[in-house]
Amino acid sequence: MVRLPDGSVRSLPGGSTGRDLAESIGRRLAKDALAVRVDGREADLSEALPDGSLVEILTPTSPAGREILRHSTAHVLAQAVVRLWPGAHYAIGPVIDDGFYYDFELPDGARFSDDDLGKIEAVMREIIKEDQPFIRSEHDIDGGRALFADQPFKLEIIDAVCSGANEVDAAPDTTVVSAYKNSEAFTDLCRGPHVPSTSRLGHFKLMRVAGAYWRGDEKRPQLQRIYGTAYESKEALAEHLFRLEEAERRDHRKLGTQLDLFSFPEELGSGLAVFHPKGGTIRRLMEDYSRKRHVEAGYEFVYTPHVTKAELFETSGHLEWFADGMYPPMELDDGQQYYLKPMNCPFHILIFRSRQRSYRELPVRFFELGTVYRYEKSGVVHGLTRVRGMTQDDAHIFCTAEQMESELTSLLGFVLDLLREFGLDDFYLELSTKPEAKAVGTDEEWEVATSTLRSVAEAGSLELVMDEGGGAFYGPKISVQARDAIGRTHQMSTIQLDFQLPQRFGIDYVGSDNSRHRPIMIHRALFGSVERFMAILIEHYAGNLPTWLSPEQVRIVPVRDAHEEYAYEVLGGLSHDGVRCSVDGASEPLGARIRKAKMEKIPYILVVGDSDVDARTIGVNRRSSEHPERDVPLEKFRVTLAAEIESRTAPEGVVTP
RNA sequence: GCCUGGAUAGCUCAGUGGUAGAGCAACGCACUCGUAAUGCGUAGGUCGUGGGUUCAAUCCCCACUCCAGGCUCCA
Repeated sequence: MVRLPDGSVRSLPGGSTGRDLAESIGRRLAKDALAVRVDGREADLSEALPDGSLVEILTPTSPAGREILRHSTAHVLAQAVVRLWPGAHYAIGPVIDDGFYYDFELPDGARFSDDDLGKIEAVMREIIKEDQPFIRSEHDIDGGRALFADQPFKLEIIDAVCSGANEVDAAPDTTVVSAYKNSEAFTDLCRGPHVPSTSRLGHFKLMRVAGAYWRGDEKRPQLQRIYGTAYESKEALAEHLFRLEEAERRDHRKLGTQLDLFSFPEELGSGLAVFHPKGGTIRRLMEDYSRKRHVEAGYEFVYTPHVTKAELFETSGHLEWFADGMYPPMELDDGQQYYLKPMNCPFHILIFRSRQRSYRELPVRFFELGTVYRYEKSGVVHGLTRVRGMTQDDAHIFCTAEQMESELTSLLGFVLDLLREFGLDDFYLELSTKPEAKAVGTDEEWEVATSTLRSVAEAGSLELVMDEGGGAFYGPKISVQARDAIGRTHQMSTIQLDFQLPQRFGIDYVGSDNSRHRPIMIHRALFGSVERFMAILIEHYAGNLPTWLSPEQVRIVPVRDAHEEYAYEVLGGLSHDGVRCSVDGASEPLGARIRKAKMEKIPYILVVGDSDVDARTIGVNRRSSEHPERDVPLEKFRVTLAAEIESRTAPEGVVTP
């Protein structure tokens, strides 16, 4: 007798399996069933069900069912590789978001190339056609070792299981390991469960080949990883591939070229961007608005140089921890070492320390759009999101211990508010705690800092997730994570508490008790870097920036030469209002000029012809619309456009993308 | 930094051991057209850089630069 999730109870003969249960419920379910969940534990359909257990039948459309499909497909991938490269070692093949991967080491140092993916897929389809069963077996540790005697990575996993470390893809207890046999040629160490046979699979695609260190450790051998994805149906797979294409269409690097926003001249070096006039306009608007809001929020603006003597970063500790990530020093003036600055904080501390501070002036808030240079490893630079030269909208707040909590609270509000103004509105918070490997300060200081951040984070209504060990070396941080229009999350603003740098630099203020106290420092970047934030906005809006951020807001298109004079009159009025606009004269057919403006993603195209000249009207073609509006009074358009710019919305409305 | 690919006209891409081609863009001329591509013509490339092999290299080999996707990293 077993219980079902809907509360009903079913009687089955003793020793009945999940498959028997599914068949007893219905043919359709028996056909769809992949595995079962017995009292919360996933198991094969062939496993006998204990009397009285709660049994849920897993089908391909459930998240758990998809994972089983993907995991089983990963086994098929491994078998295909072994078939093509006899003697290949296979390591681990877990399920990941949207797919799976499997890591291999090929015999004789062979490497996969992209062309191999097609060949491997073909063999995988053969294996699926062969309708191979997944046959589970359980072994004691020695038995397991014997079974995988020629698979060094599997042996290592068994050893890890033995020693109690619960490794990826390993069985959860320490005395028994399980394996799944597909054919005489292929057995894999695996916890399971799996689909009953390979014929249940088929809607998959191998995506790419990549190198990956064994167990993610740079010092261990690098294996060859094949990424793939699998779905329950052709349609679901196609939909996934379409989503990937959508992300590609939004790629800021592609749009950056198409819309003439920025480029990365090879002459400058990796990760160093130049902003073209249109990209420069977007950037200026972002920065100007940020400045305006910072003035309102009580920040004072400071400026600091791009190079400095080594001493500053010795004091701050950056050279000790991050020398690898800094550009190498320049030797000047009799051996004096100068570094390009990787951080703004030590400079702001010097400004704080430049004179004696009183408790009356705290909190002090210094803001700088500070350009920093970081020597990112060559493999990590990526468009505008990971560069070697970037501008942080950086601020450092110096306050008393008593002010800390309220300052953090208002800061978090400020940050979220500003992000919303830029059109991001789906957030959650992440609290990053002390990194075990590299950290300064006492446990007690970390504890106080972390619990303060936690209480601030929990005071709001946003979801809070923990990121253990993810803090900076000098203190814990809250980061704001934003979901974009296609559901991806980006780490946006970070707010870091720091008890260390004030100590290292020995800064203090005079308190009401006439004695010296050490201020607490809050580091905070809101955009993170202007470059990266711009990239995220471009992708969030798919290039269709809200009107206030669009480099060109209005394109005026006269139908014939005869309407050009009126077109320039319209231009004059809009320019007077501060609108960024231009006229595209009648040297090409109207349709071609409309198309050109649409491709440039300009929010408004105004077409002016005979009737408009007479009536002082315009034809309004909104960016997102297929249907232009005729005979709109010019003055009316000016008013609504001004309102739209003022409210930082888009022709598409408030919720833009 | 490591692995796998890649770099040909402004952009997207084809191509070959005998010094290169398309579409779009640009420019010129004609067209004056009320909402997503008018026609004709012209110009444009040391085939990423530097070495090597060869009678001959854009093509084969080596190194470097830059790009892409991963791994590692991200103050």
